[in-house]
Amino acid sequence: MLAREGAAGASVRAIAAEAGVSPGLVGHYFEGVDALVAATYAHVGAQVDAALDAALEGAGDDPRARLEAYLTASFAPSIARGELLATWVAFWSLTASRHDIARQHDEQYARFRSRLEALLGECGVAAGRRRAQAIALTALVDGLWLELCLSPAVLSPADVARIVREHAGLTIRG
Amino acid sequence: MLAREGAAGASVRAIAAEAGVSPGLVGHYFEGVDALVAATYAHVGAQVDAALDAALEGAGDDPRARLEAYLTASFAPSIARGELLATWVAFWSLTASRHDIARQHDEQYARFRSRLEALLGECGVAAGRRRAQAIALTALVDGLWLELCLSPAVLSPADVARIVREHAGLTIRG
DNA sequence: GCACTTGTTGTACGAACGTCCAACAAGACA
DNA sequence: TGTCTTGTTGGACGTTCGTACAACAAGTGC
Repeated sequence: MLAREGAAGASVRAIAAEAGVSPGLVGHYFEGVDALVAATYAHVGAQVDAALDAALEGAGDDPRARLEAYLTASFAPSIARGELLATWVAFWSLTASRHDIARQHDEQYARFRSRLEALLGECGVAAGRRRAQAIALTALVDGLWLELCLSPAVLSPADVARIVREHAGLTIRG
Repeated sequence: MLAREGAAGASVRAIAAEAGVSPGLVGHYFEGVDALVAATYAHVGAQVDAALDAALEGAGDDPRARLEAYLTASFAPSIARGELLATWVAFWSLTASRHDIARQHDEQYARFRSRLEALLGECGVAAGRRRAQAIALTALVDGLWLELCLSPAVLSPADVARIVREHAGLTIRG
């Protein structure tokens, strides 16, 4: 519902109707609609983490290949769906007023950046430079995510993966 | 109101109360709350454009300096305010269901990217490579914007400007 | 002074919201 | 079979939403 109707359309009634249950059932399983939204965020975040881990799992041993696999996994069809990106945007819009959502976001990003720093270390990047590079690559991936979601006509997933791979190379060499 | 309360809190009544006028006046000047939101987007977008143009104006003649000025202007105090970033996130969350907002976003980004391509051309980047590099730098700026807004504790505006400058250099040389 | 446009108010209305709760369905255990 | 827990329903309640509208203030041209 968040993806299809935006944050405004994700009401208890609409969610219950979509799920084929009564509105009251939402209140039975979640302590209010806020808790449902937070749980949804956690669920989607875990799905993304799992997909990125799986990409790393199947990337072999070459450090550079592992880094590229982790970065480009964010643009795999299962992750780069406009549906999922719209969901994240809806979450971002909630961080201003919902501190628990903001905290979940911080944790999600800290996890991604931390992994990235480790992968950069495997690629021989000096310890003192890993953090800044991880921040930059995370921002690049997020920005490309955004443009894929908001302006799909402008660039293709393949373009995006190529750009990320290229910049990862520049970053490591630079 | 979008920045402080999120999209959910920007109701006609709240906006009117904030402005010190009656709720009915909003309907008098705007054809419904949707038109007000679209007008706000246009207003904020124009402010950002003006600030970026001003940065370009005062950057002198050196192509590289002009590029860096344009890119880092997005992180100037007047633009990188958490308030403004939260407003943009609220707009992004509306693009899923509001086609006019989505169109306004496309135009805003096309403008930014087009300027960037011209500046990259001034820096000697080959015509065939400008578009991809402009997309990458736009994504980098957006991603860093996002992190500044959502996790201000993680990185400072100065860090962000340095990262962008560094990547612009890598991009041009690479 | 008087009609007339313009700006603004406050309220009324119907719809949708989140939450709550009495009631019903149905399997579990004695 | 009878009670008890669990799952689920559907509607009631009070609130807030966007919008519409009659009414009031205030300038403007004649």
